Amino acid sequence: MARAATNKTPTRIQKQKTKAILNAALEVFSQHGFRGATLDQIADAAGLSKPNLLYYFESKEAIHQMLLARLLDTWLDPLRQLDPDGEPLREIRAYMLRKLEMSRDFPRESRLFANEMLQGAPRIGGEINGQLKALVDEKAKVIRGWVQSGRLADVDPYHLIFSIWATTQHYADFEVQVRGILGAAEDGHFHDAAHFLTQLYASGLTPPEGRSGRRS
Amino acid sequence: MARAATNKTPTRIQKQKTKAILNAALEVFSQHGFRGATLDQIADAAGLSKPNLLYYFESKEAIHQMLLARLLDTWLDPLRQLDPDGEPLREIRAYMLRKLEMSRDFPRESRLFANEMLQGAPRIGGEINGQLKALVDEKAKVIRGWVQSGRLADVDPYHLIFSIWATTQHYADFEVQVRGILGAAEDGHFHDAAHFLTQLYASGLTPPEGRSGRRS
DNA sequence: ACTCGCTTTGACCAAATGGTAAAAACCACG
DNA sequence: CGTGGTTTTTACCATTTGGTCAAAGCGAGT
Repeated sequence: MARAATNKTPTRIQKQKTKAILNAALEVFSQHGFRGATLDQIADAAGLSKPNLLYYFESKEAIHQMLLARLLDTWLDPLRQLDPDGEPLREIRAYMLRKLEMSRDFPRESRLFANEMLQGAPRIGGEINGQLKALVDEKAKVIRGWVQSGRLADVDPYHLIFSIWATTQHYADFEVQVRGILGAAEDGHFHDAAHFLTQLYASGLTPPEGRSGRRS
Repeated sequence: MARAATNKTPTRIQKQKTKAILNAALEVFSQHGFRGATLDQIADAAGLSKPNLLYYFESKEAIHQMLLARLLDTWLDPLRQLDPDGEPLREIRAYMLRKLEMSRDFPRESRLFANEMLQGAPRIGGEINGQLKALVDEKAKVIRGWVQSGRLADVDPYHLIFSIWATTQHYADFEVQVRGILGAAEDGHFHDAAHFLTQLYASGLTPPEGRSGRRS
């Protein structure tokens, strides 16, 4: 057969190599953006020759698209887990902490996403107005419900979500700056960040006493 | 003379053209990053030919560096204005709002900076550990002083500053995403953002009643 | 009108880059 | 061991890109 992608049952080698390629590509794309990354860089990082790389993927675009497609799913997962039946403050705090963990554990994914956004989302724009918007709309409604039932301070759900994205992803996307200022070589600052953000949102989202919230 | 840059008293034309070039370069660099931007794009956007562009600037690097150099100054200005003798809550809120205004009025500058950070700050790293760190350290001390005198809730000054950067710059750097989700064609969401953030920080930073803070 | 220096252009280059073709090497399996 | 598909390499190619050079154009002051 002509292309590896055409095959229906991928060989052990195919799985292994495509994985290595995607990992290498993630490294390179997340640092240099799509146009800034070169196939040679990716091939190098994956331990392959450029033509060999192109045996597994049709084009540079194809690699990038596969990365983005895989990313969006895992990226939205923390928000999906926000439970409408949970305790509002706890749910939002848990969501924020999950996102913070993702910034710590998957900084390259965060930067890949950030790069795409910075460039105006030319190859993921559709998904933004699609599933992402749908999910955010859904969860925003949930949050608005909490606000209306008095179990959460009166905040704009959308801007609340934005602020959670911003504050947590900042530690991945601006890692150099954070490290430069804190002088931290290790990931210790994530602990402090969690503490700060927990505190900020706790006081910012606690509803004023005595509305319609009842306690156990 | 060989290069325009060598001159001591720049011609009216030189001023005008370099300005046009920097503006065009800001547009292109902020969207595609350093490697992703091409001289042709910049020359096009500036209404010049590529060789003509290179008559005013030695190289692509030179343009980029000039942009970054100019940027850092204006970028740090809002933080410089944070007054140690002012009222803590008001000062921090004012700082946050100034940063938010900058995201609204200078989104390209914000994205240029973000791009540089994402790439690991290869050509501005020195300044990060230099004047930026120095200024942040200074203002962090001020904030810590406010905390210790009980006029501010007990928060980590560094992470507070990070959160302000993150939440405000988010509206410039992730503009596509924000617009996509809010469906906003205009800048109206900045007003809502200001409201939300003001509220968040107001409640998050107000010290608990009755410590050592005295009121007028 | 005529300089002289500033500005602009057109032709060009070497290196890098995304991608291809075909042959060679490899590998599992009957 | 041989054979058929899979994988890898070697040699290319066209285009793009950052940058150069010398010649031509232009404009203010004499």
